[in-house]
Amino acid sequence: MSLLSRGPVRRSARLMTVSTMDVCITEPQFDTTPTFKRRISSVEKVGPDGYAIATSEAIIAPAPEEVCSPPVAKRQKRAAKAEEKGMAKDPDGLEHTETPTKPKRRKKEIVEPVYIIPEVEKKTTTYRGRLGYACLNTVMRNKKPASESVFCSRTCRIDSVKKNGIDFVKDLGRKNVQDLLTLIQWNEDNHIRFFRLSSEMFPFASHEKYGYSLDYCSDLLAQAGALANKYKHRLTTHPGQYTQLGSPKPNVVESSIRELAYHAEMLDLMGVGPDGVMIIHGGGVYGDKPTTLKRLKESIRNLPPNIFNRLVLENDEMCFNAEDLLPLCEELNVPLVFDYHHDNLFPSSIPPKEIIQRANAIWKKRGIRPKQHLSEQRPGAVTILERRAHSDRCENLPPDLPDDMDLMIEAKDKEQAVLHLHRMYGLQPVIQASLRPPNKNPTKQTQGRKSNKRAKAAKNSLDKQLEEADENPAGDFEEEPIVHGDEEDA
DNA sequence: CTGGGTCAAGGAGTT
DNA sequence: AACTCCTTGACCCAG
Repeated sequence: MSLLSRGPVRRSARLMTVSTMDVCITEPQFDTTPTFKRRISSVEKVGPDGYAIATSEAIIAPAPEEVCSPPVAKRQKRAAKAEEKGMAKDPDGLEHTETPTKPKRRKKEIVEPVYIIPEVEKKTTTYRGRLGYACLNTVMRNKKPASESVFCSRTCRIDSVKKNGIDFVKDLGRKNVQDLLTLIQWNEDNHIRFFRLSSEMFPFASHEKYGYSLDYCSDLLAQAGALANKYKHRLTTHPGQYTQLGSPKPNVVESSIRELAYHAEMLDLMGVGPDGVMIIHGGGVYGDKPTTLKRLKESIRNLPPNIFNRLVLENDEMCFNAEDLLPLCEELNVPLVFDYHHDNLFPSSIPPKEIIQRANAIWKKRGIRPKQHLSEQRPGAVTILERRAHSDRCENLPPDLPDDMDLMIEAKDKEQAVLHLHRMYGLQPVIQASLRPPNKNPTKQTQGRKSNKRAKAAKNSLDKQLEEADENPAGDFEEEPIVHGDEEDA
C-alpha cells in the first residue's frame, strides 16, 4: 500500500505532483463548496491522465468532470452505505441525492495546506550508500486529523499503567508496531532504506516493576521485520542516555542490561539480521575515566551473546570521544559508530580518516555493515550548548564516504533532512508530495527545556502585579518583581 | 483543540 | 542539597 492510497479521509483525494515546478499541492476533497469551485476555476487545462494541469499559480485539482460526478463505483459504495442506514435509493442504484430527514452533520473540512518547496543547491558526491533517519516521520506524524497520525512512540505515564493495567500498555506497543509497518512502506515508497526504531515502541518494557515480555506481539513484530527484510531495509536502535554500562552502581548496570535486552528482544522477534545493531554511548565518567572504562569493558564482556552481538559504541561530545573508545572496541571486537558532529565538538588526537579506518576494520571483522552518524550544529550556534543541538537539516555530506556504509542523518526535520540530501546530491528520486518546506528562521537554541520554575513563578507574579497595577494605576508594588536574567525568550 | 507543566531512567554542572 | 541541564516527544489536565 502506498502513501497515495492510505486512509479513509483521503479516499477521494489526489496527491498531485508537478515535477518541473518543484511545487507540490494536494487537493483534499471532491467537493463543490465555494472554496473548491474557486480552486478549480484556476485550472487551465486537463492533462491526458484526466488530471488538471497546474496554472502558473500551481493550483492543481482533479479533472472538473470527475469533481462534478464521482466515479460510479464510488457512488455505488456510498449508496450501499446509505442503504445500510436505511436511506432510500434512486432507481439507478445510486444514493439518494435529496437531503435526508435528519439534517446531515457535515464533517469539518480539512484543507490540505499548499507547500511551496524551494529549489535546493545541487552538489555532487561519489557516495551511493543509504541515508537514514531516526524514529519519527514528520509528515506521517503530523497528518490531520489526529486519528490519521502515524507514529511509533505512543507511551503513557506510570500512573496510567497503574490505573489502566498492563494490557493497556501492551496495546500501545501493538499500535506502535502496526504504524511501523506503515512507516516501512512509506520509507520504501520514498527510497529511504535505513531507519532507527524508536526505543519507545514498547513503553516500560524494560521497567523493573512494570516490564513485560514482547512475546504477545511476536506475530506483528515478525510481520514488520519481514517487510523490512523484503525491501532490504536496515533497522537499528539507539537505547537512550540512561543506559550506563560503566556505572559504579550495580542496579544502574542491571537496568541498563534490561534496556539492552528489551531492544535485542525486539530486533530478534522481528527477525532482523546482524546489521540491526544497538548503539550506545560510553556513558558518564564518574570522575575517573580509566576506571570507568575498565568497568564498561567488564560489563560488555559479560553480556549475553544475543545482546553482545548487536552492541556497538558511539563517540559522544562530552565524555568519551572516539579515541577513548577505540582501544576497548578493538580489544572486544565491538564496532564503533563514528559521529562527525560529536567528533567536531570533542575531537580525538587521531584524525577522522584514521578513526574511520580503524572502526571499519572492526565492522568488517564482525561481518556487519558499517554505519556513521551525521548531523550539523544549528546556524549561528556559538556556546557549547547551542553547538550541541542538531540543526533542522544537513547541508553537506562529508568527503570520501565509502559506499558500503550507511549514514544516519540526525536532524530535527528527520525524513525531510534525508529527502533534502537526496535532492541536493541527486541520490534518490523524490516524491514531491512528500516534501515540506524548511523552517525559514531556525533558532540556534536547543530543543531542550525552555521552562524554568523560578522564572515562571517570577513571571506569574510579575503578571499579577501588572494586572493589579492596571486595575489600580496609582497603586504601588508591594514587592520588587523578581527578574531572572537567564530567562529565555519565547 | 491548545497550551503548559511534566515525565521512567542517570549523570554532570551550577548555585 | 537542590536544582537545572542534557534530548525529546508525548502524556495529561485545565481551559
